[in-house]
Amino acid sequence: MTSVKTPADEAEARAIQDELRKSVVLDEAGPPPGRGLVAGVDVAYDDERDLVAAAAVVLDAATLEVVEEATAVGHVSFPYVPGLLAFRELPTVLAALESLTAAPGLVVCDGYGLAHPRGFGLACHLGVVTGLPSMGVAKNPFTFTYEEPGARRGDAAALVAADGAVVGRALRTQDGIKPVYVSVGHRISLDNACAHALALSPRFRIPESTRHADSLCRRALREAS
DNA sequence: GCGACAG
DNA sequence: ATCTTGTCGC
Repeated sequence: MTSVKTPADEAEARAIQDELRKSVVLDEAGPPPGRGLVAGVDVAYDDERDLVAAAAVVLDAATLEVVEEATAVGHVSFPYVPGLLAFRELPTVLAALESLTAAPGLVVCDGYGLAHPRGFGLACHLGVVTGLPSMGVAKNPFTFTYEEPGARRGDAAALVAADGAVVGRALRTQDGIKPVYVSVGHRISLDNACAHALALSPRFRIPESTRHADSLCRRALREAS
């Protein structure tokens, strides 16, 4: 039974990140793309009712067919603070993940991993607390910069932090469409994470894993009592 | 010091 | 994240 402690304040949240960060494993290649099971996770909010709904969807990486779905609904326990997103999303996401029967070999998060102010984004946090290989695919460049990659699907460019460190990759998943921002979470290489992101996005900008999780958590939120 | 800033 | 229908196009 994994869990994420809800910090009393932002200072405590940062301290937790700095501590857990030591457990991130970056020297594993991770599961090869195109086979095995991959889970996508996402959350949706209802601020009016103070609810958060999470979804975990397991896909067959070879066919991208849905193997299993799970959802969880909880109360929002932490405000949105850039850099502290994990404390807002993970408690409910973990509940959804734990109710799965299938055991995914990789979890794809909607957000960042290593590309983070303290090098410990959502995907790293999820990876460390579950022990599973994890990666992040974000829709916006956050505070990072990059040279515009080539226009073709598969073209990529380094995602760079203010201090010049390469923290991920801007990856074009569809010809002529805005790239997504891939970063490593836990127990996977950046090359492999990008290969997965590409394999999971045969038709749309966003990986199928995230698309399925997104629609499922919205539905779960609507149907929540 | 202020603002910007994954979802 | 969220406010939001129909509509244009492959």
